[in-house]
Amino acid sequence: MPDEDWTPPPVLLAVDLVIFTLRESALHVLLIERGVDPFRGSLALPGGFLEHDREDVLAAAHRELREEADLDASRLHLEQLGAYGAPDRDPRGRVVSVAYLAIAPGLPEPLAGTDAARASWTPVTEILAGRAELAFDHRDILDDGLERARSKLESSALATAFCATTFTINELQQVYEAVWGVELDLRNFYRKVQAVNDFIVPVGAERRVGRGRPARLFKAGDRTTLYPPLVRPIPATTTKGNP
Amino acid sequence: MPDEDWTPPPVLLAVDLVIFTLRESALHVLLIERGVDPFRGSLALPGGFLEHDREDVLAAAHRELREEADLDASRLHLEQLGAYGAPDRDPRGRVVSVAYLAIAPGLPEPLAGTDAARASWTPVTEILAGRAELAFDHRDILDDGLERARSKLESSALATAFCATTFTINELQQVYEAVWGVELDLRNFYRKVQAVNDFIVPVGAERRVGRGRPARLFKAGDRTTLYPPLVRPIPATTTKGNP
DNA sequence: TCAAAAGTGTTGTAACTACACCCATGA
DNA sequence: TCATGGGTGTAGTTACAACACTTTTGA
Repeated sequence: MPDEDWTPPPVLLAVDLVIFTLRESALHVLLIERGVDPFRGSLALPGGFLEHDREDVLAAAHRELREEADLDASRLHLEQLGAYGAPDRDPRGRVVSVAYLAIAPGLPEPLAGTDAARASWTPVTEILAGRAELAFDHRDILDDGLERARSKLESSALATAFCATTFTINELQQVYEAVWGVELDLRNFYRKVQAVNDFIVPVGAERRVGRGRPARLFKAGDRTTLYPPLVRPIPATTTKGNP
Repeated sequence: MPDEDWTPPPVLLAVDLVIFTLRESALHVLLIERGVDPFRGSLALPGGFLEHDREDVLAAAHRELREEADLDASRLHLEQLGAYGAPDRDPRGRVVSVAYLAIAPGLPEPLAGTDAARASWTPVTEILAGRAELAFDHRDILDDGLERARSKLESSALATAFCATTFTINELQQVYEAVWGVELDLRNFYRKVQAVNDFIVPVGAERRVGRGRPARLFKAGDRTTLYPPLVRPIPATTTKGNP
């Protein structure tokens, strides 16, 4: 045990962001190409160090979100994933990172001309398939973020954070299918989401795209927790109680 | 944005532990009485600073578990809750804490004579009722730990971590009742837990206590995730979809 | 032989899966 | 008028809450 006038060793604190969005019905994560060592040229999650001694960690996440992704706090979900503190995770020295999960509605363009033009949306399947290597322990952080998103779709209204202010039920279903990586029966999905009071509320208008019957538009309701939950079929890491 | 030769501000990193156990069918948390300022004399979660520059954060949690609670890593559940990084959470300066949730089987005695004799098991209901104040933001951390434990009982085999190597179904039920703060129908509980393959496996022996039919003894099985989950009745923060 | 604790059976219901079917629109 | 996407109806099944009932023990 440390003695009386011992002082604890300081560490550097970073914030990393797993920012998910839906583009062309597929789950994408925002990655940057690193311009400096270590891992220069590699892909990494956006993030950075705490800026000054009194900066709140959550505030730092919001700041990075603005600087690196040009994303505003409004209409955006942000929650902490956890701290990553292995001693050798950063070759520059002792850096502990607090990771955040952010969910954004599909943006019109991949943010050119901003401070962070080197950022780009990457399909998550690319990384899962091992076709892209990530710097540091960012692959672990991404995996944790994906699992968190998957599990929160079951029991919370998180899915609406992927959508614009108004959306169709089909668009909402595409969120579930992209994040869970499964196909859902659209007819059962329609009733299930509408059966949960205040999950989505009809906005009165309709949207017509090409042929086919126009779809009703909805907006997110007040409900944040879904009960009963929408359980994903055949969860990846679990099997049925009695096989 | 910081310029080229700017260096990030260092912070002090602490580890705090929410250690739950069951004593006399009630959920208890390990608290210490602080011997030094700030908050001298107040109750606080056990924890401490990172000991040296290269210490792994998880390893620090294990070390504190040993030093402050005399608990070994074997037969003990330990998982990270998250980082707590508000700038004013510690009056001594910038301290970011990584909190861990630990679950221990009921210990014989509250650990006298050890390095951490000032530690004592406190009923969680005492703190929830506001009859005990906690130092720093430890009340928030405790709340988060309790919610995590509650939710993990639903979908994982965490409950067995509260029990000794062998246990009766009734003892397991008491875990659920104490953590969730509800009463369960023992007859339905019996079948539900036994229906999940490899959640608990019979060990052959029985236990007899006073009068009444002896109970079969079980041990924890290999299964870690429960599917379908054991959902808690009337979750505190949620209501039914259609009221 | 009775109280107490352990454990089983049964019934009604909620919520789901699977799939047949109907509706509204543009080409 | 037909292909296309939006939406409803219904039957069989699973999981579960509620509660009556049987079993095994100590006093």
